[in-house]
Amino acid sequence: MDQPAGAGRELPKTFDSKAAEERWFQLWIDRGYFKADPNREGPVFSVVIPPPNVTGQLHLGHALNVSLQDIIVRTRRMQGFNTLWLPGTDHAGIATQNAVEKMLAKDGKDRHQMGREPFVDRVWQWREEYGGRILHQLRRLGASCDWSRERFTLDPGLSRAVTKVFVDLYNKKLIYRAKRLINWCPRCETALSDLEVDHKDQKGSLWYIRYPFADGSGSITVATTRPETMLGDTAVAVNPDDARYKSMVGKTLKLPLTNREIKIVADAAVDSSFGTGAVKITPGHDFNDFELGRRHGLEQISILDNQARMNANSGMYQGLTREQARKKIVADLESQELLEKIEPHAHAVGVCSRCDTIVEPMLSEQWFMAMKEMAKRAADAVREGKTTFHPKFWENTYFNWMDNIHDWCVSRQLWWGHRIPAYRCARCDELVVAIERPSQCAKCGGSDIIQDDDVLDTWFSSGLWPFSTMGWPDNTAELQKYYPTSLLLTGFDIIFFWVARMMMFGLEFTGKVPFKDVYITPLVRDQYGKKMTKSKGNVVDPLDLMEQYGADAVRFTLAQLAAQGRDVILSHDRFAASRAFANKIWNAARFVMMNLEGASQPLALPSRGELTLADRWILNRLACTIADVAAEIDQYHFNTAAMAVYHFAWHEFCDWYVELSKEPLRSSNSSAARTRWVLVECLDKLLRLLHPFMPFLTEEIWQFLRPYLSEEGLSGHLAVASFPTDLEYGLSPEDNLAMIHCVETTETINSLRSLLGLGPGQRTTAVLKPKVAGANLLETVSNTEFAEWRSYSTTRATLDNFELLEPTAVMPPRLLPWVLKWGELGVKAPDSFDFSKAISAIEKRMNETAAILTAHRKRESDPGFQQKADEETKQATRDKMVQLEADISRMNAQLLVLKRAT
RNA sequence: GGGCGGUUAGCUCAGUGGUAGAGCAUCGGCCUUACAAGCCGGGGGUCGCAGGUUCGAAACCUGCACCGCCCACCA
Repeated sequence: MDQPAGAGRELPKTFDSKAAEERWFQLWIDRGYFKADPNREGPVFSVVIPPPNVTGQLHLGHALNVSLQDIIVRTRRMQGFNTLWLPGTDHAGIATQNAVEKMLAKDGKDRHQMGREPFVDRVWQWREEYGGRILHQLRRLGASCDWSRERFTLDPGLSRAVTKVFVDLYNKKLIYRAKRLINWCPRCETALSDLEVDHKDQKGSLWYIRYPFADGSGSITVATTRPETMLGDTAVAVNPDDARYKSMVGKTLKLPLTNREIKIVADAAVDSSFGTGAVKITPGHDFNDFELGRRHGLEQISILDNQARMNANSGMYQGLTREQARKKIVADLESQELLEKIEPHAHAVGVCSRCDTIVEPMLSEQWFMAMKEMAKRAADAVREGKTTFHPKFWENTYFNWMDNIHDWCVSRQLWWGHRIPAYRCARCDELVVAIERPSQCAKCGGSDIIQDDDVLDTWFSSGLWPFSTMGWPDNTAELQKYYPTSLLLTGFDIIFFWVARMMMFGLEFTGKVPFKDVYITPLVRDQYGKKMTKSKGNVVDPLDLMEQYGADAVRFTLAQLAAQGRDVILSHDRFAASRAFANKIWNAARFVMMNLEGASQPLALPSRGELTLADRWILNRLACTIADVAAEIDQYHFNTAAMAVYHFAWHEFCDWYVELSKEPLRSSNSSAARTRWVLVECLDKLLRLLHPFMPFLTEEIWQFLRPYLSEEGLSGHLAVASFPTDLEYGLSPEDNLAMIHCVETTETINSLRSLLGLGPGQRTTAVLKPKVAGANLLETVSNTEFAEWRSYSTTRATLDNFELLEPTAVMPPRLLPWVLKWGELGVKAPDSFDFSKAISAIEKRMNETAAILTAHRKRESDPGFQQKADEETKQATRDKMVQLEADISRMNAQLLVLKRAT
C-alpha cells in the first residue's frame, strides 16, 4: 500500500515542474503502468509511434505528434482500454549514412576507404551512442509508451519481416528488376524514388543551338536548358502538325561536337509553341525523352558516371563535371557559330531531398515494385471507410497519389539498410531471391554465391511497421490483440512515403488495413508563419520550451493549437498562457487543500438535499464538461477538448465556485463539510480530465488529494485512475438559469461600480434583507443560497454606498416601486458621485439591445419566417425576445433610479 | 498545368443557416489571507471582394483577388 505523498500536507507555494516531471515519469515506468498485456480482456486501443529517425533531435513536429498521441493514449488507458503505444526508431538509410559520413569526414575519413563492413559497424556503433537520444527526449514530454517494447527497423525481427515481404513480392512478380531511367543523386551515389526528389525553381537559361543537316543544306535550331546533355542526343523531335518542320521529318542531322548522326522525328508530345518547336531528344538523361525515345526506338546513351562526371561516351569532354562540361560545350558551340542565342529561363530542377544536390536522370538497373494493384486496394479501403482520415480532406491527397501511382524504385546503392535478399551465382550468373543465402547455385552447382550489394529504401521497412513491430510473420499474441491498430497520428508530409505504403503492405500481407483512423497533424511553423528549418535558424527547440514553461504547459499549448486542418503557428505568449493555467490549477488545489485541514479521510458524501444552488450548478457544469471533453477527444478535436477543460477549470470552478465556497467554508460545520466535498469532487474530476493534457501537474496534486477520495483514494496513481464518465448529479435546468441570473447580476453590479469609479472600501452589509430577496428577487433561490451569493458579490465588490447601488443594479422591474419607496426613506448618493458615465453607458447598451430586439420582432412577424423556420428556431427567437425585453426593462429601471439619484 | 487549404478583433485562431467568440496583447481600477503567472471592468470586427440561393449568410453556390502547400516529364 502506498503512503500518499501529500497526505495531511499543504501544497507547496509553487509547482516545481522539473522535479515533478522526473519523479512521476520514473515512478510510472517503475510501476509498469504503460506496459501492454495482450492477455488482458477488455476493449483495445493500440497505436504505433511514427518512428523518428535515429539521427533525429526532438523538434516541435515530434513534440506535437507525441503530445497528441499521449493525450489520446492516456485518455484511453484511464478509460479502461487495453492500451498499447509502441515506440521505436527508424534506421533512416540515407539520412543516417550521411550523418555518419559527415562525422567521419571531420577525421578525414570516408566510407570508401573504410570499406563496407567497417563502415556499417561504425554506423551501428554510432546508433548505440546516439540512437536513443530522440526517444529520451520523447520521454521528457511524458510519452506513455510501453517502453519495454521499443523497436528499431533494423532489429532482427523486423529485418526478418522485410526479407519475407521482399521474397514474397518477388515470387508474386510484384517486385522485379529492370533497367530504367531513375533519379540518381551523384553525391549520395544512389538511386532515389520520385518522392525523394524535391523540385526547386531555378533561374537558368535557354540555349538555342543549331543542329546542321548532314547533307549541308542548312540547320534546325533546338532550345534546351541543359546544353551538356546534347552529347547524349539521339534525335530531334518536332510536332507532326508543325508546318515549319513537316518537310524536315526523317532528315538526318549531324550532332555538333560529335561524329554522330541523328534523325528528325515527329511526335505529338512536342509543343510547337515552346522554344523553336524543335526539341533535342536525350533518352538517357531525361524522363520525357526516355518515353519519346521508346516510342521511336531510339538509342539510349549515358554520358555521365555515378558522380555526374562526363563519361567515355562524351568523347573529348570525358572527366569534366556537369558544370564544367556545360561551360565548355557552350563555348565550343559559340566558337563554331552554332549558338544562336541565349535567353533567361526559369525552370524547375530536381534536387536530392537529403543533400540538395541536383539529381540526374540516369539509366540504371534497379529493383522495382509494381504498385498499381496494391494501390488500388489501398485506395478502395479508404473509399469503403475501413480507414478514415481526420481531417477528411486529406483523403483527396491520398487518392490523388494512389490513383496516379508509378512503380517504386526500392533499391538504394547505400550500405546502411536492409540488404536485398537477392543472390547471384558468380559462375553462371543465376539469380535467386530467397530468405536464406543459398549454399550453392541450383543451376550450375557453383558455391560462389554473391548477395546483391544494394539495400532497400528506408520506407520499405517503415511500411511494415504496424505489424512487423508486433512480431509478424509469426502469429503472435500481440498481433492478434493489437492489430489492426486503432489510430495512426502523423504529419501530412509522409502520407505518401509512409501512410500509403503501410496501407498497401498491410492489406497485402495481413489482409487488413493497418489502422482504423489516420489523424494528420498540422505543420508547426514559427511566429511568422514560416516552416521551421535549420537553415532559416528559426527552429524553436521544444527542450528549451519545456525548460522554460514546463512539459505540461508545452503539451497543453500544442493540444490547444492543434485545430484541424491548419498549420500551427507558435508564439511564446501561448506557452506563457498555458503555464499561467497550470499555475491557476495549482493554486486552486492549494485553496482546496488548505480547507481540508482536519477533514475526514475520505470525505463523507453529503446528501442530495444539502446541496446548494452553487453546488448543484458546478456539479452540473462538471458533468457537462466531462461529456464534452470525452466527445471531443473521441473525434480527435484536441483543441476544443483542451479549451473545454480550460474554461471549466478557470472560468467556472475558480472564478465562481471557489469564490462562492469561501462563505460556507467559514460557516457552520455542515455547510463547510458539504462544500469541501463538492470542492474535492470537482478538483478530483478536473484533475482526471486534465491528466492526459498535463500529466505531471495533475499527478502531483492528485497525490495530495487522494486520501480524501472515497474511490481509489488510498492507492494508485492518476496515470492509471479512471477517466470520469458522464456523471449524473440529478440536476434541473432551473438551477442553471438561477445561477446565470446570479452571475449576470453580480456582473452588472461590478460593471456599474467600475463605471462609477468606486474603489475599495469598507465592507458594507447588503441592503436587501434576505427575506425580501428570497421572496422576490430570485424566486428559485432559497434564502440561504441568496445570502451566499450576495455575500460573494459584496465580498468581491466591497462597495462604498452599496445601499443605493446594489438594488438599482439587481432589481427586477416589478420590485422597482418598493426600491423607490425605500430610496425615499432617505438613502442617497454622495454628491461627489458622477452618475452621467453610468447613465450614458446604460443608455448606449439599451439602444443596442433595443436594436437587436427590433430585429427579432421583425423576423418574428415575417411571414416567410413563420412559414419556413422550424419550431425550435421559432421558440428560440421567442425566448430571445423575452430575454431582450427583460434586459431592457432592467436597464430602464436602473436608469430611472440613477436619474432620480442625481 | 492540375489539386488542396486559407483569408473573422492589433496577434494567433475557434465558429458548417438565426445580426460575431476565445486566448494573448491593449486601456482603466484593484497587493481582496489559493493565485499579481492574479482579480474586476472597458475598448476594439460592415467575418478578403462581387454576385447568387434563402424569410434570414461569416457559414451554402458561382466568380474574382491575395497567401500557403501538394502533385505534374513543357525541352
